[in-house]
Amino acid sequence: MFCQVAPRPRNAEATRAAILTAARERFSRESYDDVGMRDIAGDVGVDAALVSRYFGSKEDLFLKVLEHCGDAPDLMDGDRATFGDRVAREAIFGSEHDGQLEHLLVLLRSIGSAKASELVRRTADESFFGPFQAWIGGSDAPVRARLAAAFIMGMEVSRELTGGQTLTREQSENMHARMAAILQDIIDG
Amino acid sequence: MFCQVAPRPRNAEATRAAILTAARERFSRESYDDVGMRDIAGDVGVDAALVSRYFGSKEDLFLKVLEHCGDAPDLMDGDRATFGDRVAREAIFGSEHDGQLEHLLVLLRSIGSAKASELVRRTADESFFGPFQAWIGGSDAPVRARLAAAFIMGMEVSRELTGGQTLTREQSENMHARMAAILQDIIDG
DNA sequence: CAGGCTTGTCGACGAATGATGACATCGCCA
DNA sequence: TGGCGATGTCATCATTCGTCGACAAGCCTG
Repeated sequence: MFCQVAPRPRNAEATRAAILTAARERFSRESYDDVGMRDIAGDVGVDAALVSRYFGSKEDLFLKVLEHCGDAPDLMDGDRATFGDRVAREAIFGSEHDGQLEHLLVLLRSIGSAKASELVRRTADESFFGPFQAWIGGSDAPVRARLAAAFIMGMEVSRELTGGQTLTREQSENMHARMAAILQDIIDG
Repeated sequence: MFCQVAPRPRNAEATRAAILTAARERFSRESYDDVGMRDIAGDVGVDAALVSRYFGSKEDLFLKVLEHCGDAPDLMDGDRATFGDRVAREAIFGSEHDGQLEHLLVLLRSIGSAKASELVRRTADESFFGPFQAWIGGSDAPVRARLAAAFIMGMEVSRELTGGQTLTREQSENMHARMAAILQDIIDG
């Protein structure tokens, strides 16, 4: 009768990892300001004080999440010729979990927050714009990287803004085709 | 010696308007959460309590700002054939004040805030996506409207993220030309 | 010039947040 | 098995925020 959840085994390393995972998930769905230490702690089933103690501060934790984002499967993995198709597919149809664009979502969610924007900007430069630009290559790489990045991020924002009303299957396919073509054009120069 | 600022004349209507203007300016530069009633009041030179009394609540004030945004000069004003050029120019080179995209900035700044996102979404639908889609027209209007909107918004975000490092004049011109062409293509179908 | 409505300020409250140090509890090792 | 370090909890603090009611000052009308 007195059923209660099994207590988390006392394992600092595992708990730390669980907190980091929960934080990444939270930060990819809510902005820096809207995510509370108590929220993250609650997801893990742990006291908020522990989060502070393990990661120093909320800002440090956020930074760890941003660094961890660099490990995610990247846009640049895969055949260059199908870049437009792949990215457009994920941007429009989404992906269940850990998609290529999830770390972009973390950046986009918190770009508006004054307390996080500096970290977001730096991370975006170092682990997104920089590598992306290098990957694109060519003389106009900075320009083309910005255009492609803008389009991708814009689609994420657009999906957020028009989240309620969905397109028909046919319209989505149409949009996917158009976006893929535009992206591929930008990439190819 | 005891120079002090001239006190604001007691005029409710003017004060109300001044508050609304200050709020619009704040909300176009900082997110909903980062803008405090005391900030807005300070800009006008007035007590924070007055802002609450005049507009009911912070949320109501934000809503008023959003409604006011509908009056701004619109993307759709002007020759359709130069749409890409016009919009790309403002998205890349910006505009000093009250540009066509300023009201879009208000939406983008606060899209991440949980307390504001619902209002932002509704406003975006009603006074941006809807009219824009109607203006574009044609069978694929919803799809093309989303693509164009995404591109435009993405460029704003991109400018935010890479704000530090600027492009050379030549690169900016290059980007403008490319973006204008892509946008115009989307619009024309 | 005096009353009264309007306009604005002041102080404070309640809620929420991140952070901290004291305390409790578990698990391992001698 | 007893103790000790590691792990986690609890109560609490300082701060910030939006909001509210009471009060002060100003302007217009009689």
